[in-house]
Amino acid sequence: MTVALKKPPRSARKPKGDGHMRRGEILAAAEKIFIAEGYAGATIRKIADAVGVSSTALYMHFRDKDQILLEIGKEAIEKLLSINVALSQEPIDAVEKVRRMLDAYMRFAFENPNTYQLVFCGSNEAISIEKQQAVSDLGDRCFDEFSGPIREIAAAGRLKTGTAESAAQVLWAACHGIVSLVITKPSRSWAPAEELMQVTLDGVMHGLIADR
Amino acid sequence: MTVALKKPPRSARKPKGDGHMRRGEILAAAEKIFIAEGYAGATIRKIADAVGVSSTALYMHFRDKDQILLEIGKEAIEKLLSINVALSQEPIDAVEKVRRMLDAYMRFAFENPNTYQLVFCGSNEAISIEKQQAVSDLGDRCFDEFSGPIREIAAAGRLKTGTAESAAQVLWAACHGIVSLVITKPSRSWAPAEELMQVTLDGVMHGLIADR
DNA sequence: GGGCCTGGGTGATTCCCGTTTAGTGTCAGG
DNA sequence: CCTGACACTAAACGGGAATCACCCAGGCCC
Repeated sequence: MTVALKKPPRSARKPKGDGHMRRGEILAAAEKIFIAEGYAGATIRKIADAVGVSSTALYMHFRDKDQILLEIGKEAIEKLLSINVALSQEPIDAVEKVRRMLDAYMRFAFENPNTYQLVFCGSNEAISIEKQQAVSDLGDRCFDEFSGPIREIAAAGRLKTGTAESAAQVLWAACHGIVSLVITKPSRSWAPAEELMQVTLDGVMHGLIADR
Repeated sequence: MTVALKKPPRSARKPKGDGHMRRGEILAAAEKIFIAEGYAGATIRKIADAVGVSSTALYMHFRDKDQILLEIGKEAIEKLLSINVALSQEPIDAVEKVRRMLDAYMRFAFENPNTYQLVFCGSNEAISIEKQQAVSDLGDRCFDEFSGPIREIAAAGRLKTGTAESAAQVLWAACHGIVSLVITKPSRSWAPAEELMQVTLDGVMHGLIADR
């Protein structure tokens, strides 16, 4: 009474997947779904179906759902970090560095809205602080890279208000504010994104940093 | 808890019955739980238990969970709106109005973090745009109240950059940025909230609005 | 009074979700 | 030829939101 092939709809199931290969497949599928449908839309079952394995199989490679999606976030932040590292090594004025970093940050957010939300908007409320550690650490390094030039500017006495610490946080927050609002409230009528970025950048830079 | 809230059949004839009472009870219980445990923590079952009623009963008074919580958000925004209305009628400089509105906004956020997140952080991404309409409309009126003074400032030619529309959005966003980051990422080491508010306000006001 | 509608309320049920358990088949190596 | 690790699976669990098919008390109108 062997039950032969009772599940035809499992299309082209991959019989073998050795080790880290499968892990990559899962991440790729998860990313695609997550980008298209957001955190809640990217369910374990959907991801598993896309890969062509059972939902249980995902737990071979990841501790839980959050870890899968945070891994995606991690990779995204790594891109951001590399941009910041590259910029911080260019031979340009610290103020210009700051401006370009913030500009890159906002563009990144607009280009990867779901990923941005996952990492920076506490979007899902349920991911414990512990689980976020890896991503959080990367975020810190990102922020460190950014606050380097700010400290330079502060040391040069060109900060109009606040300390290097608070100024860096406020600059970052202003950019986060505009992108997060536009991303999470797309139904509101916003000025064009380019204009919003420009005004944010101009306003906040001139407001916090003295012209030479 | 004994069933003490039984209604004696007084009130000969009420067109809508005592539906208001239950509705109010539900909202009160929901708000308490929601403030303490956030969106995910405030489950239908918990709210129903707190009221002393079956979970199904909540659907007599509200279409779904989101509507309950958005109702809470609505009440919160109404407070914010009344602050803005009051400020906009005071006989003070438009710039001062803007400053005080933003200050009140940030303080409101810090004092009601869960409510703020619910309404302004798209925190759960699952609430459809339609459902948010009521809250969204209130938010719009709030924003209108805020952009009145901004338009005055723009008309007086005191806007350093952007239009009245984009400047208002950017000012709002800067304040949203700092409070939303501090609220949703409490594990990061932040400068004191007072300092962050001060620096944000100073920076963004000086950056966008010309001194007289 | 007797029928009848109405509206708040209920327990059981449905459908997903993330996650766990108990296994199955395969294969490398001693 | 056994053994154990490995990649994987079906089935189930517990808990969410939401719906279903009912109850039952009261007001209304002959």
